[in-house]
Amino acid sequence: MTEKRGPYRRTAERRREILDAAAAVFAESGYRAGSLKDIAARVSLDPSSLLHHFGSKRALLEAVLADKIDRDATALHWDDRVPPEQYPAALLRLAERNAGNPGGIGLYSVLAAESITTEHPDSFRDRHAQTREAFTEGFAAMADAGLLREGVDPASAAASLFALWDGAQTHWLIDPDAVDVVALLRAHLRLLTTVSL
Amino acid sequence: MTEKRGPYRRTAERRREILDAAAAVFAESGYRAGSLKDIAARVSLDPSSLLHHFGSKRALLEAVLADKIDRDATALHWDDRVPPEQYPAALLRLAERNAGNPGGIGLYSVLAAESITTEHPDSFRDRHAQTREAFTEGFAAMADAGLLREGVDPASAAASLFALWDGAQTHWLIDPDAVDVVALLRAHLRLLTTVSL
DNA sequence: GTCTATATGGAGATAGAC
DNA sequence: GTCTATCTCCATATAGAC
Repeated sequence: MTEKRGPYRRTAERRREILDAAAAVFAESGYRAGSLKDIAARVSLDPSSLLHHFGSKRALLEAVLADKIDRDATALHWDDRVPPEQYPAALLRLAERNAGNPGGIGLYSVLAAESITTEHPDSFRDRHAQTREAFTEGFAAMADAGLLREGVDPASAAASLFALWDGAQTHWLIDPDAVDVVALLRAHLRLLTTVSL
Repeated sequence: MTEKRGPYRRTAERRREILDAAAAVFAESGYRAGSLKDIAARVSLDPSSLLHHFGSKRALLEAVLADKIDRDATALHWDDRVPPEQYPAALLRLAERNAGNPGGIGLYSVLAAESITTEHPDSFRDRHAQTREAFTEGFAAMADAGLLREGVDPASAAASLFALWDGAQTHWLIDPDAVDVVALLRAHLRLLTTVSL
């Protein structure tokens, strides 16, 4: 579908640039406060040119979300090749990578909170459902291997890990010195599972 | 300081009314999108009258936060009269009360996320520090009574409970059917402590 | 595809009458 | 204390030239 060359190539690149800029601005300023002007400035365009590509600010947001959900899904999805006993460690590595990347973290904390209030894009529920499901698969594999603690079931382990992760990220953004996201996740995974971390 | 009667009595009441309305609107719509017009409409006033009382929208937000932090502090603060073994149950009761009161929940999820991006009011760091401290005191009392699980320390238990709570509330707001805040907290408290719940 | 110019709307804030 | 009227600013979006 997407041409590698030809007349649409530059356009596709432009859209990519705009998506990235928009994600960054929305992450920093939220949806409402993040203006087309800000986004346009980052890609050295006029706001009206953004609208030429995406039609409306709302549509741009949806495109950003769809794009991010896509990427996150592949990043989080349970990989059968990872042995269950290494799943917790893999999660922690992912958390460590995120920790060095505040911009990426911010997008969801900010937009999620805003989406609660505004018109809820289904995208959000979808993303959350996908993430929970990905975690559930991982914990289910651990359960099969007998690596979960007594009384811990995969679905609720997944929900609590996800909630703790998001909550800790948000708290970290508010007060970086007071919260250690990776440490909290490690402690939580120690309680949920019997693997040593 | 505050008069029970006299010329300032009605004014104090008005300020209360406005604070409550502002808290509700900010919780629903966020700070930026929550307009003075919306708030004014709830108390049947003109936006300019709000500004007469609080000077600016920003000042109104600060007043709302100060008020809420005040109330929350008293609600969450560790009460010496509660025996440590009943602390987890007391937390769950508080969570249950909050669960029936989405408006109250929303204020912080929304504003916290927004504050990350915007100018950070110190109020937020303060509120978080206070809350973490309150939880830490509760868990410390439990630790003294030997009710925490092996390897769980009060400070990190407090941080993880707080993060999980906020995260779960946010997730619940996004998809109420998919998340049970109280159940997640109960499961978490079971892992942190040795009391039965 | 990108720009300039413009339409339109809503926000927060101020001045001043009552 | 509350209102009306007004100011100023900045947003999204559109029209049309290049």
